[in-house]
Amino acid sequence: MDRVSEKYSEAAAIFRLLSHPVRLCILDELRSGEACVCHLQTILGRPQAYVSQQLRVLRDADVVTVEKDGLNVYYRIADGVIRDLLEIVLGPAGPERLVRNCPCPRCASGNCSTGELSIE
Amino acid sequence: MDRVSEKYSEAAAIFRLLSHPVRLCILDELRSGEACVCHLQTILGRPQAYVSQQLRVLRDADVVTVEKDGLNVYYRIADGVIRDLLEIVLGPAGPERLVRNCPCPRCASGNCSTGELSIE
DNA sequence: ATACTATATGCGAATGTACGCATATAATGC
DNA sequence: GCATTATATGCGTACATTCGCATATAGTAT
Repeated sequence: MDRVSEKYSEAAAIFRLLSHPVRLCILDELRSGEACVCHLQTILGRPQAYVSQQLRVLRDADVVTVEKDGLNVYYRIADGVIRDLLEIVLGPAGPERLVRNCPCPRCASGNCSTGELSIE
Repeated sequence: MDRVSEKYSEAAAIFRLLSHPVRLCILDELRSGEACVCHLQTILGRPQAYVSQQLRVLRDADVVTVEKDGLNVYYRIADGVIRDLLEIVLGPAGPERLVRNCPCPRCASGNCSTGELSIE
């Protein structure tokens, strides 16, 4: 019964990571590609420190990978299981989101000046 | 952004339900069929009141259905989404489990006296 | 009614989580 | 070196969860 309950604890830990709206929103965003912190910060409308804290939770659990590029840090979903779980409860991944007033290279550079997407 | 965050909150609530080892074990057991409280109690090795409390959480969230039969109360998984999520993290559903020293009709009546299954 | 069994509920203490704020680090440019 | 930008960390308080224990309810039998 030891290995069994350990199995449930590990599974519960995965679900616990996803049991938070902000973390879910972050992961949902990452489904459509990598994102830097400022991008997530803009989408979530939350203070940077707060976003970083949630990202740390995801990092510590190895469900996201980190890649530094100069000042920016890009996050990605590391685990296929997470994608599968998200697909069940959130449906298929949406298109890449570009955000007005987001200073990150991805949004700032040309792409976003198509001006079709924004946060209300 | 209102409907969006509501969507994430609802999804988070589902994951929250599954973010607990005991509730996971209960649901995993229910995957292979209905079970009464005493059956779950025996499998979990936890006090009855505690098992009932966790079942209440699942009931309140409508992920299990309840059917009374005399003194016994039988629980079942109500939601297909839950099954899908469990399958991803726990793998396919195991066979029906019968338990020694479990007083419930399902275990007590003949089936369990084959004596091949038990809790260590 | 009484007693017994299966299940449910209420309450409280310990523990954990969320999230705000201040501050630290790291990379870049001057 | 200093200033600026992007990100990370530490800490404290408010709030939520966990889980034990006592007790309540409901069904059955005598």
